[in-house]
Amino acid sequence: MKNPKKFANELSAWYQQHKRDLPFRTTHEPYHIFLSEMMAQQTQMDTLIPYFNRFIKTFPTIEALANAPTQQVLKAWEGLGYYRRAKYVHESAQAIMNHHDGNFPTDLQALLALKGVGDYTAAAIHSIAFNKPSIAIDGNVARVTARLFAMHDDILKTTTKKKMKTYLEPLMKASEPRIFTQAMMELGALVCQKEPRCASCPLKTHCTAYQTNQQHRLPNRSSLKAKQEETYFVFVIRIGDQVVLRQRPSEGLLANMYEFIQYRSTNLNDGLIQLANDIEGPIKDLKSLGTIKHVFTHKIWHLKVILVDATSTPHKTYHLKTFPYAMSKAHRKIIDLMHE
DNA sequence: AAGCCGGGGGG
DNA sequence: CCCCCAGGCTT
Repeated sequence: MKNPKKFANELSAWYQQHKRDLPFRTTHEPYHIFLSEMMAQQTQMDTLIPYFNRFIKTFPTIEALANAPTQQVLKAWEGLGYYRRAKYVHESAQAIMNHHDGNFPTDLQALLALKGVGDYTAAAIHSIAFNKPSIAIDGNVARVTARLFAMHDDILKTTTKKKMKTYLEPLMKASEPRIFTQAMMELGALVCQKEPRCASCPLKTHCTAYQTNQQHRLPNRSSLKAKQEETYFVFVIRIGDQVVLRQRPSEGLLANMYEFIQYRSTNLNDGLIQLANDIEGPIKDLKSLGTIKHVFTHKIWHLKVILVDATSTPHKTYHLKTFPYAMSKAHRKIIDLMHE
């Protein structure tokens, strides 16, 4: 980059003029920046905004969050996905109360020590909340940077991110840190998208990909692994006006989430045999509600949903309408199916 | 370095 | 329907 100061000024001017009004941009309050960045991991902005607003309303301070019950925090995260993040956010709030006197740590190493806070999130908090010159590379910044310097490296590799940091350092040094971080991300979100809008880009005179007409071929990324497919029979067991739900194990996929009873099987008879092991008394009035396909990062669920009536069960039953605990999206789709 | 961990949007 | 997107932890 020939003129970092010019770059910084032009990027900053663009940002001030075009930045979106986002609920966590009304302040530099570290708790708000932290929460928004945790929610932003692997999640699109439009999805997280209502979650952010509800979360701050329910848990207005780090202290309120730290003192909240686990299931209430998980419920506030319900539908956002990657539920370990909810656990980490809760644990980090408790660590801040217990080890930092309730004050958000300002030191990069202390930020990295918080659960769920990695290189990206630590640098984002460090720069946005505390205006320190740490370089945060998320998917948006990686795309912008790959084009800016016409990098053909795989943007998912950690070595590529290190290389990007060395390229971005002079630009960060010439900038107001919190502006640089947010402006780079905003440019990626609004202009330097997968389909680049170079005509309205403030950086096109600095962009090597644009100058050499490679912007549509960048960035490079490695392809994803094939997903494993699994079929389950899900039994929605009605007892009066209640349904049977159970809680998943505390580790692994959808940890601690509630769900209808499901058994891995491609065959209804086999599913019913497994069900008969868990339920006492007759199982009757089987009615198929259809099949739900649910795609995770690394696997695909095919859920064959069967509505049944039973007279007794060793499981707990709940009213779905007032159910206070978190359920996965896959099983909330089943509730929708019941109302069709 | 590779595998595990959800959900949403666009074509 | 299929394809694309995207951080951190663990091993």
